[in-house]
Amino acid sequence: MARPYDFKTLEAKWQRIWEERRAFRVTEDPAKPKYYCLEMYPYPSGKIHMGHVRNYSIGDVVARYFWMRGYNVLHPMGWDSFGLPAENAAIEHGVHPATWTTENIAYMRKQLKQMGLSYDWDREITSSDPDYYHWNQWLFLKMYEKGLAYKKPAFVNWCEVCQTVLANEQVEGGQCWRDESEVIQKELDQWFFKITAYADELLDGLDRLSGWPERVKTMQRNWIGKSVGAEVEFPLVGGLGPITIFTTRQDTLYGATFMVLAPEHPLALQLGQGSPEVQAFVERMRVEDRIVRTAPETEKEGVFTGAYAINPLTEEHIPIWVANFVLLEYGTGAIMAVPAHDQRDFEFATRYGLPIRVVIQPEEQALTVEDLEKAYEGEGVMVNSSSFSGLPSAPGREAVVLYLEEKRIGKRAVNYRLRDWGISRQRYWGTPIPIILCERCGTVPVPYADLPVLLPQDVEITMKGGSPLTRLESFVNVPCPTCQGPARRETDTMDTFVDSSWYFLRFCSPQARDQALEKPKVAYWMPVDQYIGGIEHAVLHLLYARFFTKVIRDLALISHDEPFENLLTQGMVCKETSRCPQHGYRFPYEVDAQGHCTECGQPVEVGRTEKMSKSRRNVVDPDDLLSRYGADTARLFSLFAAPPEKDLEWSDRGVEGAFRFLNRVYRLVDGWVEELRHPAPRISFAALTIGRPLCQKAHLAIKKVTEDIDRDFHFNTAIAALMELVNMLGLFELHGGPEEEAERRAVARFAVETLLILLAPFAPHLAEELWERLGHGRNIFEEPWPTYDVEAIQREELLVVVQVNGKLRSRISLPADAGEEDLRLAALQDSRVQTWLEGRQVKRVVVVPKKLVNIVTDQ
RNA sequence: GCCGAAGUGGCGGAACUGGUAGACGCGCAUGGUUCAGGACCAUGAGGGCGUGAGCCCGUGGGGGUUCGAGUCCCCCCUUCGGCACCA
Repeated sequence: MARPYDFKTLEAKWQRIWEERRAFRVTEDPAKPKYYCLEMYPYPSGKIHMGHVRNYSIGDVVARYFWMRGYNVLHPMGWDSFGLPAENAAIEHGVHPATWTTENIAYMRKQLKQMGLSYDWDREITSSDPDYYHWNQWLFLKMYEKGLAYKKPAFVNWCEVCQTVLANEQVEGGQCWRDESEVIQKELDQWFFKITAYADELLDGLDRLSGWPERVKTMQRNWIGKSVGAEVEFPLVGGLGPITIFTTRQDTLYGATFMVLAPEHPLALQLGQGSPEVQAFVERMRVEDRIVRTAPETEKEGVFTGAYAINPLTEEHIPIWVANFVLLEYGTGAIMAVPAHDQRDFEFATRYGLPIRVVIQPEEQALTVEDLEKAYEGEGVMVNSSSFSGLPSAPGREAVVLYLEEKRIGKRAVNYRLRDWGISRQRYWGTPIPIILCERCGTVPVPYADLPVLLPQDVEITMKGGSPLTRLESFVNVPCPTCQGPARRETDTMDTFVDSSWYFLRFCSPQARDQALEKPKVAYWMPVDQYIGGIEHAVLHLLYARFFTKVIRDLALISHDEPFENLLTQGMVCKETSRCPQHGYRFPYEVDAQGHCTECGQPVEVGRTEKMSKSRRNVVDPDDLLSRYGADTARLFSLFAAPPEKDLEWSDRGVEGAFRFLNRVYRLVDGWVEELRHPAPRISFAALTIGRPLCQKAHLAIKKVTEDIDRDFHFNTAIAALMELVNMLGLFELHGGPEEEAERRAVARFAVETLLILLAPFAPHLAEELWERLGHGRNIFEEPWPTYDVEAIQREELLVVVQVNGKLRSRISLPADAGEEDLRLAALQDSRVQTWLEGRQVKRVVVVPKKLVNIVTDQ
């Protein structure tokens, strides 16, 4: 009686064996090539979701594949365990964040182990553990010493819901990236990391990241937003000044007919001193929400200060205005306005009746001020520009900047959209910033010997604003390390993106007690060969991690410039949604068999396919999946349904299909175990008769699976090749005439063993089990990855396509060694082709060796 | 508005450098097995026309290059993602 595919027992068995044997533990081995495979570590929110299942399935195939290819594979996992949800849980359920986090980690670790992932669990790290965040603080102090961490009052993005500050990167369209509530602006003393000091390197480094998706690099380039131009000084009429402006279009300088200052610009109030209008405007802008003010929909408005500046090239007196659309943070907070060639300036000039002057002529048409309906922002030839007239824009810019530098009234300048990274968070569950504020000594870093500054456990977490740390006297009050006088601790904690900016380095020496990194180990493993995670981190995490890598390199702890050699951004996991007109999104169990809402009986509309989320009620719980079908099915389906970088559409039937496939493999191999247990003598391919097609198929599968993994991890087509092999195995008769018996067994055994080895990275439990039942003593992933026999995949008969005038008309079979002339003749003689050639003249015959013949005729 | 990606059967998706469009899976149909259902096994299938051999059409739409285009070039449409007063 055949044993059923009992995935539960079988998967538990192999997970136990891997754990007992510490099968995936690795150490540095100079004799082997290394491979560092890393998936983005998760936030321990409670349970894993399908995005994790997909992410980690992809990573596990990569790790196991390279393992079998003979690499020394580092494949670690950890927990991004600081962060707001832990505090929210504390507020809602009265659980301490530490307890909540620890419990979640325990549950999720169990889930990951149930998936059979090949992690070296000895390297597990937890970012909320003092052993980890100690080194956040250490790195902070190192950066403080180098001036890369500093404090300044700043307008910050403030989320009322989270009661904290958000980095620019965490604000999406004026809303909090986490809860989508409106973000307001607030001025606070904040800690910053000087990421702008590395702006150029972060930008240039992208060019060398050939293993990164182009769109991620584009997003980072846009985010850094480098603009090359000039700073120009405009003297003030009456001797004050000058006002310095930044422009990328110094070729339009002769068209600058007024200037505009940001309302926060110190000169704004100064110049408008006598004008209540200016005072009122500046005051109004100060209180107006900055996100509203800088929204593109907001109309441009401003006031004249009453003061004039001198255009340094035309020497004209031009009025100075203050307006809402100029930002203090970008450039110098002041602009020269060229209404003819800048749309914003054009709109402003039109509204307030300011002069417009054309100084760039495009090639196609002639611009005149009279019929200018919008600014011409393109390139052209400089006109009305004194001796520069006649120069095209690009050399014109160069000529103007040279002139400005010569006259010492301007210079080349570069500006970035990128701002320094604000890392202060007014929250509890994060790394304490290791700073002490002393009235006498000012800002004093905590001495290295006193690290880590432990996050106190005995806090009261309530809904009230601000961090509970500020109310904890035992934490706040501390003697100043310099003068021993009374001082207070910094109560801000660090943005959790700090944790994830270097965790991949810590994985190389996770247990280092007295240092952040063990240099030789990091040197052996880094950089990460393959990093895998969601596209949502294209800018945030991936930019910060690159920044940290460069900082740590400059601390001489590592020697490489970029952390992630190859990046795979996996697509989202999506599923169709169901909506009731009255009750909104419905879970599948809230819809009856007839497609009606269980609540009100109205027909439910099957909505579009969207990213899985609880709010859309289209989620699938990995626990259900694992208990119904097992890990191998869950993995196989998420790998088979789509290539990894594309969105995956969840399909319950597709899961069934994956499960059926594994059942089929199981039945097939298990049914043959007795006959195949004892290895038959290997028969050379050339000597094969009845087993030839199957043997060839196995070799083709090796080729296809290997190439598909090597070429961008296209696991879906690799799995398809395995299915083809299984289909052929299913038709193969193990028993035939007595003289063939040996060959049949030998070929069947070869095909089955090949199948199991190729299947091992995808469905490791099943592969291990069947491998063992075939009589093998060691783990299947200790087997070398097979190579195919070039001889075996050669076909002896070729199917050649024959076209007449590009249309398929016949197929002919020819021996593989047929030459071009043979193909030509055979095609022309083919009876079906002949009927098409009747009454026509053959003009040309195109022959593609081994593939195709195209006969071109005169009509 | 700017930048990027993608549009292929009833569905998810194949087709590497131009050379048999639709591999593989799902769903569907027919048959086998079964008391029956499920499961399993086999076979079939892009659409249209034809009794048939076969013919015509077919990769979002329109043009082009080529002996030959899903693939290359130009224009357009749709969807998704990113950025968006950045001087």
